[in-house]
Amino acid sequence: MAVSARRGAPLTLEEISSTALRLMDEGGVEGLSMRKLAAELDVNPMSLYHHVDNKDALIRLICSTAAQRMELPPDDGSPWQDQLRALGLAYHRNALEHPAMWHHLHNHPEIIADRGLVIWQTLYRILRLAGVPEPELRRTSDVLHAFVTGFVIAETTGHLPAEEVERDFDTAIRLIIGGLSGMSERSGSSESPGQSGLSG
Amino acid sequence: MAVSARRGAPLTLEEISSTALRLMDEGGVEGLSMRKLAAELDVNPMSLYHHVDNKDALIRLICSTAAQRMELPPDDGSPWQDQLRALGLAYHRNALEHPAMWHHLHNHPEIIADRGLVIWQTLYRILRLAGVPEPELRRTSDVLHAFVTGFVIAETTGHLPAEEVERDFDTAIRLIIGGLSGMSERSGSSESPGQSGLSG
DNA sequence: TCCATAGCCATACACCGTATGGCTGACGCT
DNA sequence: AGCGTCAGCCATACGGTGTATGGCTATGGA
Repeated sequence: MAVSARRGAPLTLEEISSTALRLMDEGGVEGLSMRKLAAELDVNPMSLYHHVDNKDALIRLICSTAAQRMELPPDDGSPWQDQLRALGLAYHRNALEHPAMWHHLHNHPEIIADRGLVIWQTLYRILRLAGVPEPELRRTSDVLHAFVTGFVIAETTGHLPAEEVERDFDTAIRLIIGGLSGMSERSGSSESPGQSGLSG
Repeated sequence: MAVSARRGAPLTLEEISSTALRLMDEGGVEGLSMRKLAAELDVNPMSLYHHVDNKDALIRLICSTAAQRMELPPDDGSPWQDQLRALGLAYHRNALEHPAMWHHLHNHPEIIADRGLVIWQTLYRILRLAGVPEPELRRTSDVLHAFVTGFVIAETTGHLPAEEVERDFDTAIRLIIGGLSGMSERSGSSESPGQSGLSG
């Protein structure tokens, strides 16, 4: 009904959000404006508002769909350390594709707060394997997620020297793995003086 | 020379940057605009540009001075675990005071890239205590910093449930401490199957 | 005395998100 | 066939943004 004069077919949410994501990938958050997006779609800026509440909702849409479509490593029965590393790498790969989106996701974690999402379920599964007790799952996964996104953003903003990123990532993963091991293996070990045990 | 008609004294960088920081604290990054800042200082917007190159430079100024003035725990000879915790708490406290600034700092780490800054020197000192070998200092500190800022932003953006933040922080610190212990104590220990050792 | 200049400001431009309201044409119903 | 409803689109306008340009004025040094 009343299709654009300049276009054949009506707009679709899919079309809008994928073009928006592309703009974000190309020019960061500032690269995405309703006007530029409309121009890219050969449409009047205000037409977008028939499909999306506002710019914020649009970005939320982009992020959540991208998060849901993210490719995650399956449960292949390998040790939790390997699986955690694989998950980290998946994060990493995705972040390199859509740095600006991750950026936003990190600043607005409520977008992926739903614990039913695959990313959380995957992380939970691995943490269970690592021996993290059930009541600590939420807390530990939050902390890990904060760590990883923090690292990944530091990388994509160009802080970490490019040629060392791989080893930096390795250091990060080893640190996490070591930390998790210490947390679950705690029990009469001669761990470290001053701090010991898990529950505060 | 030619002082503002509406003001007695000429503007100072100090005055500009502190008011700007306040605006940021109160209203986030969007709360700070050259026009609002000028209004707050009872001055024409364009007057600011006689003291600051542009908005970006202004924010950079805010961040770097705030980072340099940050109160850090002194070397009191206590075990590195305690000192690391104290440093984390200092970060934490500062971030709660200036969340938007930290936010920006996290996205633009180059602002505090200078390894001569107190924060880095302090972190280096603690990491040396923890047994991190010299050539790994840069890498490890970067990763840790990314972790901590990542965590702190997750908290200040309201992701982590407020009443549990303290325990979440504890989990984070313990994880890091555990990870560092594992990395430096590595040598013939029965650490974990699959992954072991430090260098990749 | 004269002038360079520091400090300030008025105006203007291009951009932004979006409120408002109106047009058009496809559809369901009588 | 006539009608109303409504999805889809668009033109206009408002208030906000950062900042380029150029001009004013009072002060310090020569």
